[in-house]
Amino acid sequence: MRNVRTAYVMTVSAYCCAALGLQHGPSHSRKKRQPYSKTQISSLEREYKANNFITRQKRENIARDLKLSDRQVKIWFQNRRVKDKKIKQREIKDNQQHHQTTEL
Amino acid sequence: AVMILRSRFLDARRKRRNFSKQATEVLNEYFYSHLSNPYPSEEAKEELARKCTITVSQVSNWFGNKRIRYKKNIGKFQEEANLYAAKTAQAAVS
DNA sequence: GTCATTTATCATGC
DNA sequence: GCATGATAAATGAC
Repeated sequence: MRNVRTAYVMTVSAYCCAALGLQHGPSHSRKKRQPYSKTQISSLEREYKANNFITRQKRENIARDLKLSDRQVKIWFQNRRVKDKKIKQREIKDNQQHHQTTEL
Repeated sequence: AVMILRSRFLDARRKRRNFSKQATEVLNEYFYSHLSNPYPSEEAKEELARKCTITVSQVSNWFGNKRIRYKKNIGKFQEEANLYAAKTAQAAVS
């Protein structure tokens, strides 16, 4: 029942891209993706390693140091946690695969 | 020495392999027969993954890429679209 | 907060 | 050289 959400999304975003069945198009000037620099990534990773969740205070400091917005830092941590989850579930799958091919 | 020290998420992007022709066939069949709503449910993704011998994440990636690239240049995919439309039409008759 | 997405970018295949 | 699959920012529903 995880698709109730998608079904609702489709009815809401029927304003644009309605002819195609495509979800929330460029509603109103989406911010262009800005790849972060090595320096920025390093700092973010270092802080993430310390703790996966960031406090508002630390977030403001990091944003100021890295010339990023508060929101960008917040989103980075959210995406980073998702990435962590994907890495873990892929490791699990790789292990299952390995045991299937090596044993018996 | 440049040493591309990119910690690249376990390097899945580097050992990328194209999907088999049959897998692409299955994915395209679904995409073009659901063009009005090309968003497979979680269950549908799992079945597609099983048929194609790929992961659910790979199915999601494929549909994400397909949707955006189709939308960006519908003309380029017109021929492909007609091909699969005819294919599903024939399947419906038989 | 999670999570399914969109979009641009990256790395590779051929 | 583009096609293709995977990842990195960014959005929005919930």
